Amino acid sequence: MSETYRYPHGDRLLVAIDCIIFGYDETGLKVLLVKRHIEPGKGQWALMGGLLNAQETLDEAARRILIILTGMHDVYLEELKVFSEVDRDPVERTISVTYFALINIHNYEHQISTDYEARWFSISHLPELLFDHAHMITYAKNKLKYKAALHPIGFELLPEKFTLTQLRNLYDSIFETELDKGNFRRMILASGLLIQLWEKDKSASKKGAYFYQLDEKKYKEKFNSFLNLTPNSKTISWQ
Amino acid sequence: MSETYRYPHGDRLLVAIDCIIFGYDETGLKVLLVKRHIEPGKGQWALMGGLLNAQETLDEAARRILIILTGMHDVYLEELKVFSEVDRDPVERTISVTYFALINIHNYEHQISTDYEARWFSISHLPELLFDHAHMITYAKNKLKYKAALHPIGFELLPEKFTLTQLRNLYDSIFETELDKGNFRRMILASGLLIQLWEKDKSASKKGAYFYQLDEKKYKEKFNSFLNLTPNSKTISWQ
DNA sequence: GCAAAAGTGTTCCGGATACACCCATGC
DNA sequence: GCATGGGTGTATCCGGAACACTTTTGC
Repeated sequence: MSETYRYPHGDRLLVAIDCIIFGYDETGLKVLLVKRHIEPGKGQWALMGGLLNAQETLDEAARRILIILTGMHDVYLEELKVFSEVDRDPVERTISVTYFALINIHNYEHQISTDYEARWFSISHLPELLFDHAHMITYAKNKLKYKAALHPIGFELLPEKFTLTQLRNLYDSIFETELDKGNFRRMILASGLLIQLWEKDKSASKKGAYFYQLDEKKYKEKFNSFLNLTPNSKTISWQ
Repeated sequence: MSETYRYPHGDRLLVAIDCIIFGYDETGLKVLLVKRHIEPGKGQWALMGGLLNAQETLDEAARRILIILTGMHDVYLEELKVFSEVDRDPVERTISVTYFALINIHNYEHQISTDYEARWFSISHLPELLFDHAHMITYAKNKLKYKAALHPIGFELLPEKFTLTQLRNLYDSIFETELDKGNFRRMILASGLLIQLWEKDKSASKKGAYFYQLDEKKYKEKFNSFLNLTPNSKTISWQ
């Protein structure tokens, strides 16, 4: 309900979007951060963000911001939470709507825009961050863990073709566990989400491991149902 | 990241909060709506809402709004989603941060404030609603279903003392199923969340059914873990 | 042949499900 | 005694979990 209402003179309220962009490679989960070139907080590492424009929705704004930094269009993007502590931005009252994004790190090309100095950081070795951005990342990491336990979200972080060992390593990173090889294999194949290719990855072993890819149809069908995608889901918790 | 930025002259951006307030009685799930006394949309039913004040967080604003309408303080409240379609409010650009609240309908007292004309509506027979409020309710209903399947959230809708049949009926309403009496009983007792009282409810049967209450300690401990709280959770989906 | 990763088999156990059955009581 | 909801028992089935085993191939 919008009532007639004005913020006190001088109390502008800004609405920002910040994106927690996750990527994954053999060495683990990563977050993409940018170096801030303006005050306040100049020189600090921060999440990529921007302000909401008058003629766009928040989803559109988040996508716009993501494209500016990565040039990537078909990216998994989901609203996370609004951060609205009164003093979170020391200069102006700004609330920030956070989104988390999952991208295939290998499709990411550096220097899409020279306006931003961007770098991938391992999730376990983050630098000091702007404002409440560290909280945002922690929150996003938990949400990823939670959601990945129930929905086939992990694939968004991998290339088109991947081996089951790569997939399992990814899940190990997300859940911070060591999943059983055989059980993981059976579980994930039983889900019916994967199509086996007749091509092998020989880089990691002599025998070679078959590549798999997502069955897009099944993926869309099953995305919103509960899928028990991890053992000991009982131990996963939220917030 | 806040950059130096101004909305075009005349393009004020307002931040509103709208609360989807759920209640439950023997006849099913209910939502609390208020009749709007101001334009735009005067005379229409709407979610209870308000604007974000300069010196409060969104959580605080949501709680403030809930207290204005219901007078209730200890209420389950959770951020749901931000609605930001450009034209959702025909007069001013307003984004709305929605919260869903679960209250014990029997503690709700009418006429806390005579400023609002409030009424409970059955979730399945809603009137025409302001702006995008119908979408908000649909979204909230799904979220409730989703969350209640995994976390012991349902109790928030019941009185302190309740029988297992009452609890089962509540879950039947939420999930739109008919749960098996015996299995539900075992499942819910096995969760360890309930304490049996030595008092019986004789209103529904001659034999009488024991009242139970939440074990607050266990409840807090287990709230964030995955608890399979419903059969056929496989069939629950999201969005 | 051996190491190393891929992939398979097998056993065990507990929980979900279906459904039949007793229990207590007011009329 | 009988109808009504409360509450218990139990056989079955399936999937998770642990872990041992076989396969393939480069060196």
